[in-house]
Amino acid sequence: MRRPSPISEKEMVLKRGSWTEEEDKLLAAYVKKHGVGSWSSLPEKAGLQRCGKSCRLRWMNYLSPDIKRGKFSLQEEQTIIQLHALIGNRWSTMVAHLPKRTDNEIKNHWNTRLKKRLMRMGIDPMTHKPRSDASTFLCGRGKKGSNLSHMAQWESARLEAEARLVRESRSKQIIPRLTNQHPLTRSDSNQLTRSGRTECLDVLKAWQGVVAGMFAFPTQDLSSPTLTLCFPFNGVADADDESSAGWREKTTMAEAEELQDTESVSDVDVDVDAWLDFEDSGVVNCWDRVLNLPNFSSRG
DNA sequence: AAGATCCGCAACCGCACAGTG
DNA sequence: TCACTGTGCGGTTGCGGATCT
Repeated sequence: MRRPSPISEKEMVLKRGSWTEEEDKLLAAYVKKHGVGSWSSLPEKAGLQRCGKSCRLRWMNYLSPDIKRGKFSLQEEQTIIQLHALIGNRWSTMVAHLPKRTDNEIKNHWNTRLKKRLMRMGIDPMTHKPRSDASTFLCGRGKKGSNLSHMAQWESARLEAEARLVRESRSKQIIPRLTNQHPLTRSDSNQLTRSGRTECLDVLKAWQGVVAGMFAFPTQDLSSPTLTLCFPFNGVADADDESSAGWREKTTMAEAEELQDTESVSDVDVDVDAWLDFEDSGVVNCWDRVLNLPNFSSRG
């Protein structure tokens, strides 16, 4: 795809540009046999005229069996938008919440589709605020606004911590990664515990109680390592679709309060006003509107 | 049918950071 | 502490296919 740029003398022998089928086979065969290890020495061992970086990228973004290719689902798109609102362009962090998707794929999908879709809806894709009114949502409403901003910061930190742990667990579980099973769904959670996962979750669990009200988690097991944002409708949702309506109802503050009553989050001071502001800001409804649009391609 | 334009996505680049000696 | 190396991340590029004129 991309035209190779001028190469240094050192790199003179290295091939660039699109990968051939033959190269893919060589790389896949090597990784299947030896696992991912030292990328810098891999090309030579695998008989590839590529730099290690290029091999790593090709494996991570294309050849790995952990990758789900194809169209993004409605849930995935909504997850991306919500995560972007919270943490910005931290694609690698988002990966932890979009199993089998790569950071590159998420980034591309955001840049080519979701960003444009939001802009067409009059939403600033960077701030996730309506472009005509910069005073709402995260930053601009005095106490309530700052509360939510503070909440977003905490959630951002949590997401990053989780993503880091996913990465760590992946790097320590080279062989399991070659299977189709997501590392964090494995029953053997020792790696996670050793890498500090449990400790991290203890600290952050309380915050999840608040966030659970914003995003409908699949279960109330808030410490689940497979935690993902979940929306109970599938396929192309219709604006009047009952399941979509159901989701909206379930993600009201009532549910957050319900969760607050559960043992795991009982000591959380859920900020009802902040949540209501969140809903009032129209962002939730905007997401529905954006995602319910049929194939919003600007082409045509 | 053919040229122009648009758009998606694979791949590259530069930088930051962690590990090591 | 510093230099070096390896790895990971986010931004950017440009090819090639789809669509438009």
